[in-house]
Amino acid sequence: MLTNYSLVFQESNRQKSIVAAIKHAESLCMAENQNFTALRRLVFEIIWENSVPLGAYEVKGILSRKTNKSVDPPTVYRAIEFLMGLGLVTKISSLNAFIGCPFPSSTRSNFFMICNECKRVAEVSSSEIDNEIKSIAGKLSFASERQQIEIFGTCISCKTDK
Amino acid sequence: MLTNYSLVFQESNRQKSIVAAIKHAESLCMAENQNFTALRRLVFEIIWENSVPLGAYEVKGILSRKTNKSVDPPTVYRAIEFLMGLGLVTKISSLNAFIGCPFPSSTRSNFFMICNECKRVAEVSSSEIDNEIKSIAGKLSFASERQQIEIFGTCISCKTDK
DNA sequence: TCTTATAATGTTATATTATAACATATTAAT
DNA sequence: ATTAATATGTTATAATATAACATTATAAGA
Ligand SMILES: [Zn+2]
Ligand SMILES: [Zn+2]
Ligand SMILES: [Zn+2]
Ligand SMILES: [Zn+2]
Repeated sequence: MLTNYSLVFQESNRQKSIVAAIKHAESLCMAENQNFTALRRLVFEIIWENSVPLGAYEVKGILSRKTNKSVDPPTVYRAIEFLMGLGLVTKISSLNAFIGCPFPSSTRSNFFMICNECKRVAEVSSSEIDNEIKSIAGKLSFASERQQIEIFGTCISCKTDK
Repeated sequence: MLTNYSLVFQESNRQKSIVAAIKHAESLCMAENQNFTALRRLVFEIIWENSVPLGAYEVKGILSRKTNKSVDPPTVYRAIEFLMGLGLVTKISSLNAFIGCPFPSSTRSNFFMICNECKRVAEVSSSEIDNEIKSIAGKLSFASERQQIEIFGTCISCKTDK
């Protein structure tokens, strides 16, 4: 089980992981012959700096403030699309919002635990669930390609806060 | 494993199941002291008649044609919200579209297999996956409440069609 | 180095999805 | 009948996302 749960829900200092994430993004782009431009890097950082998924227009606002100029939607959506293509960012469909992927090179399922209270999202990668899905798909002759699993509930810190 | 897979991906005559679904919706509303009004019934039928999830504005269009009068968005969204509240209809978040739930009284997970080719959606309810999710959530002290699992791929009929 | 091709970004306009707020009508309860 | 509750009608607008085309930056070939 691969998880960034403690990072998201318990640790305070995320800075280290962000630096590592940027390094990883850079080398991934290098390897894929893709350009990690200033704009893409900025959007990556904005999304990564938040443990809460951001909507595209929130990213737009932050980007605008950071660069001191107005930003139009396509600018943001294109950068996000690029980052999603590399698996560096994932969309949480039920929130229309985007979150950094902590282990983009994993081929396993995206599996998000979303706290209804604090809105933070942790990603878990479970081979057991993966295998179970494959098994069911196999029985039904469904060729699965991609899956998105969103679990809503209450995280440990919000539970104990009450 | 509860599934409407063969219904969705293989059978041709869905009429029988729709009639049963309406019966079920009626008695559920009765039990919950909710009003299964003409409008709600129409929206329910429209969504149920399709094995493909419909967007709210598609429902709006069909509803408008069926009733020969113009329909405004809130009308549709309110009916859908009502049906979702009873578990009769589910939103496929990644498609912004709605589909009838074949076993609304099941307390288990929604688990959708979405064919990228024909867009049809089958629902599977697996206690194995449910338990695995509960187990992981337990380990992480995450109190899960609701989950949405969307598997994208190719269904058997689209696979053999090629 | 100049030219050309490719990739990335800027810009304007618009499409799509969803909700807020308030008015009216229908139904149920007193 | 009157009141309260529920449901629907209506208008306006918010929020999310993309299409289409112009411009700029970067890389590759001559
Ligand atoms: Zn991921
Ligand atoms: Zn929380
Ligand atoms: Zn269901
Ligand atoms: Zn298919």
